[in-house]
Amino acid sequence: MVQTNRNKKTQYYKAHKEILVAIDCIIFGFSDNDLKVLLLKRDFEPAKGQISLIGGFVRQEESLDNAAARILHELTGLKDIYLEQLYTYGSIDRDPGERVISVAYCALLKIQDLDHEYVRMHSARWCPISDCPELIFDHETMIEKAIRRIQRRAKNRPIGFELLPEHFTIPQLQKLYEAIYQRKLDSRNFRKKLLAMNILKKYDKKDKSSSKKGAYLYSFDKKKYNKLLKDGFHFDL
Amino acid sequence: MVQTNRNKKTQYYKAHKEILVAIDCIIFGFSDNDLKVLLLKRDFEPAKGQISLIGGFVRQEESLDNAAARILHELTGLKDIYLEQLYTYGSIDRDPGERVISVAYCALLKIQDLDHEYVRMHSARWCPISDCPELIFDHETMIEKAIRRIQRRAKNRPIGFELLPEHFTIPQLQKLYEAIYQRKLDSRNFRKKLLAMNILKKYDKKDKSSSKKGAYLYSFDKKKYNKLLKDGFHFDL
DNA sequence: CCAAAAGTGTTGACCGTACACCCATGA
DNA sequence: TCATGGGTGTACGGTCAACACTTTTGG
Repeated sequence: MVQTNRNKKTQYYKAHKEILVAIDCIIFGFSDNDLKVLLLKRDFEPAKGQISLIGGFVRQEESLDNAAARILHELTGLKDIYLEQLYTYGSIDRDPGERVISVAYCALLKIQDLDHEYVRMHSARWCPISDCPELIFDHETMIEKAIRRIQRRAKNRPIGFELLPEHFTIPQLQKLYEAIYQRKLDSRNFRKKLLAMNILKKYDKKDKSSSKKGAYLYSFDKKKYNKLLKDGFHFDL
Repeated sequence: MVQTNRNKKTQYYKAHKEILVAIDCIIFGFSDNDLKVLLLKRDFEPAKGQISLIGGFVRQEESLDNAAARILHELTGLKDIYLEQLYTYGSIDRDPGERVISVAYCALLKIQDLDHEYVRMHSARWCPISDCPELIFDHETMIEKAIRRIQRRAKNRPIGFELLPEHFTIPQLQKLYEAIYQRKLDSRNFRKKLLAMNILKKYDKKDKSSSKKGAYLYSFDKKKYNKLLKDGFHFDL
């Protein structure tokens, strides 16, 4: 193993210039039958007062993944959030302040896990993906790419479980997929395919918040799910 | 539009530290019925003499995409190569020389377009993906991810056309897909699905380099292909 | 009693896969 | 003439998509 020492720079690469590296997080949540992203009002220059994604700069002593988790934690107070690197944006002029490259991450979280006051304190708010305001720099491009990513993700892993509460109903999950794909799904086919995967635990309790009849609650059986993941599976709709 | 000035730094972000940003290119080619990557022997410290991907540092005045194209061009002499950003690697200790984050790109090129002497001059060589030597840092991880990426890519676009000469035979194309997926394919089914896409132009000439009977040459019909791309398509095998 | 959402099966079309033989030719 | 790779068609099974009615119950 080569001996590394993070506090003392070597001279190997001294001919090369360093660049500012930022993180931007596209944070998705699901509420009111809509897929939403968390946006905030920038409180520093440049572009102060405009709307942007949650972001920050990468520090010397942290990996990209850790930086993303830290930034997410600073804003939401949450840890252990599903976080996935999306793409790195590196046009010269993307940030008018200075040359900054930005590594975009996307995150999925359960809106109800969030302390709403805490979020509002940071002047953040949830925006439906179909109705986003104008954003700074290339942040709209990032969101578009993130949406395409989770659409693909939704086929390979039941991402619904990251976005819904632990106990959820099948109609709720369907609404989520409809929000992700932005189209209506047939409830009979959806149910059939979902249950065929055999990764749900059914409960006797019903959730009556959205209908008089009430819908059965389910949760996600992690054991069965992990087994299925290894074998590889698709959940096409 | 915000006025930008790349030569004068603003003070907005002065509290933040800059980081070295590198590019590494996973360059794929196809020859002798095998998918190959272009590797070279590092001629600078650290890890001098060891085998690595083609890489370099991003300069202040170039975008990431341009940096990748430049680095590819410096080594191969080729321009306008299919190049796609793969992933950004940002562990603190990934490079023992210093803290460097690396944006990996993958490229597809026709081996026969390359000047072999030029490549050898840079002490580069093509390695079959099934038989790579040990590589520095996280470069093996990068290659693994790149392979998964082109396996997926191969389903959404006929990437064969980037890797094969302009005129090619169907058995050649099949060999390529077999190399990408690392498994045998049924020639009848392959042919059927391929021709069903209706994106090939057939020629009367035959290529007799690999059989006595000879195989018909085809080329790729860009018009039909672009039309198909818009509608979206899958080429599952 | 009625509005509103939950729950339930069947069928036809299409697609993917498996599979075997003849052809053309250079050596 | 024979060895080698090129070229061709069919049948089966599984999966996806389309489709409509009954159930429950709060208001």
